[in-house]
Amino acid sequence: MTAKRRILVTSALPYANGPLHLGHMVETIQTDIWVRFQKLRGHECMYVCADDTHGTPIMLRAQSEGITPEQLIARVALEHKADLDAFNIGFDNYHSTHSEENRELTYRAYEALERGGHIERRMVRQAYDEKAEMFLPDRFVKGTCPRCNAANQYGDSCENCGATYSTNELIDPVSVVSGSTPVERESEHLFFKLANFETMLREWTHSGTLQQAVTNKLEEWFSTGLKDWDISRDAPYFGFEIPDAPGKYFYVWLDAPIGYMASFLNLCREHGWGFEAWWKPGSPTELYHFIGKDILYFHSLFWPAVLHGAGFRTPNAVFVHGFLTINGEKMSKSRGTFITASSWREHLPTEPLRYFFASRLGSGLDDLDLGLHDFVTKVNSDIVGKLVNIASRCSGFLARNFDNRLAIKLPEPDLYEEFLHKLPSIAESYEQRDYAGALREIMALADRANLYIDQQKPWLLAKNPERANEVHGVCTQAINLFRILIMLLKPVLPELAGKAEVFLGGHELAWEDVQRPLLGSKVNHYEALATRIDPAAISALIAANQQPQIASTQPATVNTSATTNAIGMSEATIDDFAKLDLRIAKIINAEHVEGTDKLLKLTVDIGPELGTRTIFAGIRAAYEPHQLIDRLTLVFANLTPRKMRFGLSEGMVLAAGSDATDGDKKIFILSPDSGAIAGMKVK
RNA sequence: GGUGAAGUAGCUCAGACGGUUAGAGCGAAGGAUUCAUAACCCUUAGGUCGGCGGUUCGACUCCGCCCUUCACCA
Repeated sequence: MTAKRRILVTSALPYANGPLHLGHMVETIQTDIWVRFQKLRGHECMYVCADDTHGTPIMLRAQSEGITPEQLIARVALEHKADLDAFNIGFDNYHSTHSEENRELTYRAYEALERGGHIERRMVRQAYDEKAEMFLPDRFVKGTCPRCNAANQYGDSCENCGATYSTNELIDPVSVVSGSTPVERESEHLFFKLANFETMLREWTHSGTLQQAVTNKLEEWFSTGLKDWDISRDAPYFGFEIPDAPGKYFYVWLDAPIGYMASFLNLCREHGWGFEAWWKPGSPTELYHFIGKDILYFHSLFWPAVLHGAGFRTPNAVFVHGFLTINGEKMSKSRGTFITASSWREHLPTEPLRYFFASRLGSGLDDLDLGLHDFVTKVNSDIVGKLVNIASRCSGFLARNFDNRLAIKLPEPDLYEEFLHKLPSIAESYEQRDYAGALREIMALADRANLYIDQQKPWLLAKNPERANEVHGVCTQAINLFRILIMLLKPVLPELAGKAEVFLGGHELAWEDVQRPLLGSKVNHYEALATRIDPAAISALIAANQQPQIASTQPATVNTSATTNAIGMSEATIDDFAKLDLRIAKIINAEHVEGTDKLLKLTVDIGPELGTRTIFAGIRAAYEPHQLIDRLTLVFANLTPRKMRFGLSEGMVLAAGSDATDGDKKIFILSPDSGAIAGMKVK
């Protein structure tokens, strides 16, 4: 065990003018996994975050809702916190930038910067909305691009041609706030002289563990020269008023990162911990910020410079990740892939998403794609099919034959050792934020454990009472391998791991605990640790996030790719329908199937052309065999036959049913009107 | 436009400090099995490693150019 580290970690502060979406969750999940990993290894690791609450957008949003900014951010904070909790983001503290701690630290930093000669005042000309009586940020002026004449472009740059310009160059500018034409006004602003810190920043850039791509980007910025940064805004503005400049407020991006410190200060005060020791220059504690690549400039230049200039320590590193795409494309409201965190948790469990993101996250800045189809197969296969399966397939033997007690020694200690030998490299992958690599190794071990069980065949051994010891040994071995896997996956799957710990006897697993196997003790009654994801839930999720398309003036074009209707189901053409061979069928026999309480085995007659078929139908909960015999119904006859453990199912009986999950399933098989006979085609 | 990143099996990605038959997972196909949540296990997949040149005894791996995609531009 290495020396105990003291680590402070943050993820970017979510902006308080709207709900969290899955892009936010990539970041908090990435951060949370890293933090949980550090804690699992026994380090002192604090994870703090906060809502970012200041700025013009929040002020205007509150105005439009007819509430105060304070009311708006209080409500959003509750929403954010509920989402973050649902995804098991284990903050040590979640605070707000609109807090006394933040005001205190922002003033302290500002005063230090001013004393150090890093603040300069000068007049700027800026767009002013006379109707709304406010200065307008660039994003709140729209007009025609002076370069390419594209209409409806923002005041700072053109999305069409990529040109950047200043707001007064815009043709026919309009204030987004009031619709009036902005005028130019002069105002005194405060500037942070970033260039004063070039030497320090260059040193910082090369001192730590910045990702290569980040270093490249910084070099680019250095080479074009560091510009002063306007840190003030005129009233009206929601934020902190500048102490020696009445009517001026700190720009939200000054006090936002200080919000990291404020959240930690809030935590320290609650617990009576020393704040300064973590933030003084040269502190032996470690500081890391997880951010998206869109805010790299703020975190890698302004922020270290502000910290340094204000007499605080600088971060050890910023860890930058890419963006989230869904089904290979940018998140889109019209496609239903702008998925909010809250709608995800309404439709789907959150841990599988943690797992999926982890399986795709490396240490680089690459974008990460959430392919929803991949998500379902990956998660079902890895978590249920592989991981949980190990415990599931052994627990029965332990319960039936050994009173849930584990054997007192492992039959294959070498295999156990083999697992332990993998721990250091898995730890290194986690440490480097290469979760995809870590999970690859962990899942390879899960395969190894399943293979072991398969080779030992406890189900065969169990038939011979004299070989009970061997069965016991195999299960004990497998459960112990499972225990290692659970420990390794705790950072990613805290909830599943918690349930597994209960099954294993109730002790919380730390990294070192698996050095010794669990022997001779009792395990608890096994309960399903995870359930498969139903692809239908994905469709429902997409539908729920779909915003109505603006009616198109173009007639709908014929399109071979799947389209989606209002409730999120794929549309199908008449040609698609023609692929289905639907037939009237007569049920000539129905019987229970040994070993299942879901299925009935049906023999159906679908006419002279196709003859009789065997179909297994999951309708036992609703029908007794005698109720079905001699009935007519509808059968999907050219469904690909499916091999089941009870035999081959050669079709599907059509039935209507609710998706009730309370076990009381209502199922109704379909019947034709009288006159129809077996074999008729449905069209 | 500038800059950066990336283009490897159907999909998502590893890897390759230049050197025998380029890997994994998922999907798909075949087989075995029946302990396990219609779960598991085994085998198979023949991809000119974006294109064209160059360096080299030898390049997917180095260099140049081109194409495509994505991102950033305070």
